Amino acid sequence: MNYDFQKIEAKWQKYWAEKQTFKVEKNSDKPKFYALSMFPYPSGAGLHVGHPLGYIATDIYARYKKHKGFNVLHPMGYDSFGLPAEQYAIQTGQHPAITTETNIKRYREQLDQLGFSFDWSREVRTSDPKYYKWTQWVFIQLFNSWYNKNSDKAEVISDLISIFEKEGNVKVEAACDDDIPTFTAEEWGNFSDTAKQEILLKYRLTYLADTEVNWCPALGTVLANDEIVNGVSERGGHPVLRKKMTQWSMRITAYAQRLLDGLETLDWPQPLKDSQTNWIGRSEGASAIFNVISSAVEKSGAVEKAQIEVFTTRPDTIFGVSFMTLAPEHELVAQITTPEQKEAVEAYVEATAKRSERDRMADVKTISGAFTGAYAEHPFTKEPIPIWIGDYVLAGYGTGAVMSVPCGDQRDYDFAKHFNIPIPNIFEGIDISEEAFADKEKTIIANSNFLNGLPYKKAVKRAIFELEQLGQGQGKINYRLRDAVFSRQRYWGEPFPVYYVDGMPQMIADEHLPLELPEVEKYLPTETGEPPLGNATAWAWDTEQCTVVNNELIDHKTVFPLELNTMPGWAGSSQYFNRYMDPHNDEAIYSQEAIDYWEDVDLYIGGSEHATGHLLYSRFWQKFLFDRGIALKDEFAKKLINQGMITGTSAFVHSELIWYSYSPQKNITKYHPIKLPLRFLSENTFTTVLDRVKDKLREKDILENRISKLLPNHFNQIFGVNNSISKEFSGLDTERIIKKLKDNLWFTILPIRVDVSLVNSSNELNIERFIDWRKEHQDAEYEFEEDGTFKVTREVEKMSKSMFNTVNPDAICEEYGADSLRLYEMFLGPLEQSKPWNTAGITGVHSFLKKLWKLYSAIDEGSEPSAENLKTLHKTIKKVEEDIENFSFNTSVSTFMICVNELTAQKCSSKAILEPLAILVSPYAPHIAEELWEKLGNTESIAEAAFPIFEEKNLVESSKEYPISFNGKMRFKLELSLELGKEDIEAAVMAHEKTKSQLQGRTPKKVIVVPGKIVNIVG
RNA sequence: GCGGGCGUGGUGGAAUUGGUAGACACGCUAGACUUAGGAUCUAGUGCCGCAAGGUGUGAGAGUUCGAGUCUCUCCGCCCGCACCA
Repeated sequence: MNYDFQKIEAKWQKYWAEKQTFKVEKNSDKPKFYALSMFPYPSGAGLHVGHPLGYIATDIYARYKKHKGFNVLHPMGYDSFGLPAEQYAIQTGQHPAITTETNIKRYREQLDQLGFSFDWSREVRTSDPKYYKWTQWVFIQLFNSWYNKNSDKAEVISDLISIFEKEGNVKVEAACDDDIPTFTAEEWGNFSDTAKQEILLKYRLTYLADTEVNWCPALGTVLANDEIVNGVSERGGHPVLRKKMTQWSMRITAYAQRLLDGLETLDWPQPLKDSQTNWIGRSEGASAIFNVISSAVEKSGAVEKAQIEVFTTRPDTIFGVSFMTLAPEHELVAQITTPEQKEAVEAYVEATAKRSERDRMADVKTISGAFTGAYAEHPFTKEPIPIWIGDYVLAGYGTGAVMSVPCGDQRDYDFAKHFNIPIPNIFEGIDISEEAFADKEKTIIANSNFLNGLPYKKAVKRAIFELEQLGQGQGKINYRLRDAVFSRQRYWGEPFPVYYVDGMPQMIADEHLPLELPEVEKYLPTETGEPPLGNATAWAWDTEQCTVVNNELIDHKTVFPLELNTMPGWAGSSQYFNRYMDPHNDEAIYSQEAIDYWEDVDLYIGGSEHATGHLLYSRFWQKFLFDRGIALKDEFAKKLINQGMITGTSAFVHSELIWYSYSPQKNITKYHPIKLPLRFLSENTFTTVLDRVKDKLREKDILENRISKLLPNHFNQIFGVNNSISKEFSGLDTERIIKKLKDNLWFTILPIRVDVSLVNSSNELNIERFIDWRKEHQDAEYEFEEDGTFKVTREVEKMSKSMFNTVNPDAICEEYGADSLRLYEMFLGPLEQSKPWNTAGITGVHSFLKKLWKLYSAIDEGSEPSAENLKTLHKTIKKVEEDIENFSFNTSVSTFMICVNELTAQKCSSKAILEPLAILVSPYAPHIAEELWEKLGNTESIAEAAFPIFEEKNLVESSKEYPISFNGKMRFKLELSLELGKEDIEAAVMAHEKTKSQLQGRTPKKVIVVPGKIVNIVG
């Protein structure tokens, strides 16, 4: 009987679903194991072969653990709120819920087809009101909490209120806004209710504040720092501006140190930990306060009192300060600027504000700034120090102001040189005429009063001590991490359970949760600029106590406005792993029994792109839930693995030289291609033409691999080609690109992407289908290869729909089956490594499965396994077990192949061998394993079978084929008994014919014998 | 610039952690069976060489009886962060 994988796979998928083989309950005597894959956003494009890689790995491990006797929780769900469904809704009017439902259905079909051991009874969807009820609930808990720095944990806000009532806020040490005035218990009592709420808001772990945010006009929403890549939005690549807005924020900074410390306890990949460490960005130093002194002209009281606080990691260089620099956005700028400098400063501030984040990032080299006319007093020398503004100082880091030490910091040095500011030298024996000196280890301080002669570390300590004596500074630890903006001006997200009374936010009572997302006519902002929820006329939320009408909440008599922003994408994913433990609980986020039993995730597999997003926010929420006694562990996942990306092999055709030139007379953004009929070059001719023009191109300072990436936007407009943006050019604004292009005539070979499904494995293009797909190329001429084919060129890139290089798992399941796909994805290479997809290789694992199938065609119940059979089986058990424990799934697949090849050669038909082998294979290729298991006469699912036990005795050998090396190089092999001792081995080797011919009469200096391993003769 | 990772055949990748480099596959070559082959089977396949043999893990040095593996220097590639004071 043939291996009819389609029939077999359908049969067992149905069986698992009907029998609920992988449904798991917490009531169990077995030890628990929680295996989790990152849940997907159900995009319209469906799964490509890169997506299941991590799921397959988790599934293998989960199935293995089940065989090993664990009670395995292996759930799956959907991160179903998000931008694409909303963008689609804006374009088509289709409700995101409908799009999402359709996509989920498609995802589910594709996932089912791959035979995963998910417990689907525990599915969660972040956009399901039953689920986001608890996202809203966590938000409320955060609102009702503050961070006590003394106990170093989050505590309920009512405790803080009691403290205020008893003793005011003088003794309170909290992670909070730094502009809170001190008050006594009596003063607190006298505050109005609104004033109290305003103060409390500054302590809460989620708070409403005017924040400088990343505003993305194209998306019409704000973005978090991790949602911006290279100065543009992660989704869509749109420009991002800085803007002040009233937004909800999450006080993640309160947890900066604990998030850092916690990393040490986690078995997570080092690169991921490093990027979190980097993102948190702890640096030790000091804060110092410089008093602003009056300018020569104006002496107003306000200016006299002004102070500038700076953060520095080099307090030891404080005597090297020759100026100060403020970020242009710094709040003191307007206050301290003198009338003479007003014009220049305002012009500079305005010019900086206009520049996009991306321009500013790209343009690091240009030095710019303005003098405010004001001076600050040096804390020690009392000398006046000029105060400048410059955009090399970032408003968002530290205090937005620096003490500039040009001799010790290259940026300060460059700034000082540019504006002719003195550069005093405070380093002993160092020449600073060319550049600043920043080597801490070699630092000896000079010209610095009490710091003279001290090395770096001692000087830092002393400087901090002296600053403290003056009351003008102290040691300080600064973090790069910012509080996370939590409001999005979007429709398709969790509504905030918030309404406003006298402008102050109030939480909707728990019993009214969830506050469901209302229907809207349009998914765009309202005409008055409110978020899309402003369009809602009826909220699907009514209770006896209150009702919602026209975005306002009415309780009996009063009308209150509702919060119209929604939560960001990461809200729903920050606690889902806990919710899986008890997903249908309506009374609580999860029951105490559930969290007591499942505790935390034992194995979490997912992509490394979530390093500073999901994985950081989730750790933050988990620590918060832990502080409040809701979670059991303060880290949610013990072990984490980042599966590597499966890259695609993009295909290109190349059209010959397209000429175009810049025309100064016309609109500056237009380029004029000199139109030629497109001539498509096949692989070989492409290379030839490329060679021909290479020198020419070099003259113009372009390398061939960059050609395609020049001016991506213009290529898009002119040729309709989708190009990735090159690093070299992405930073430049249009003006600069034009400057570069001026007076140049440009030409190139234009690469055009081809859908990989139009190309066969020999890189031959199906021209008919290509023209059918891209009608605009129907008149093109083709330069064929000598054999009459037209070949594309290939390049390995990220697998993505926009690059037309995705490979769909459905077609592969159809042709080879899910077991083949699973095995092949594992066989490709190490899990963590990124590797290119190449469908051709799948025949290898597929024929392995056929051989495996054949091996079970004649099962002999009674036949005793031979020693050889047992040896093959047990070395396989040993290796596969080790491999799974080490997540080295690729080598297991090889091991299976070797095992089946050997057993086939041995003509093994013994049930005692074939039965355990089926169990070994089952985590990898579960469908065929179930079928073979049934053929062996079993009636229960193989998933319930115990993993075979390795027995060393089957591997014991009596002899060894010793490699005989001369000077470390293996020359021949010699079979010798393992019972022989060193002397016997040496004697046997020395007596050997080949030894003599190798030595050619010389006497060896030394003979190394390692019994059971190797013989090395040194001559 | 800072931090991390990597470099092995035509390709994906193995290598028991210092002990036979290239397992297992893909591809390729030859042959068998076949109406046919993108099916199946057999043999071969790092490079040079007819062979004996030599040589070989980015380059160079070092430690060692022995190095893909450890140490140092250099080169190249990839990823993350990036004016972070």
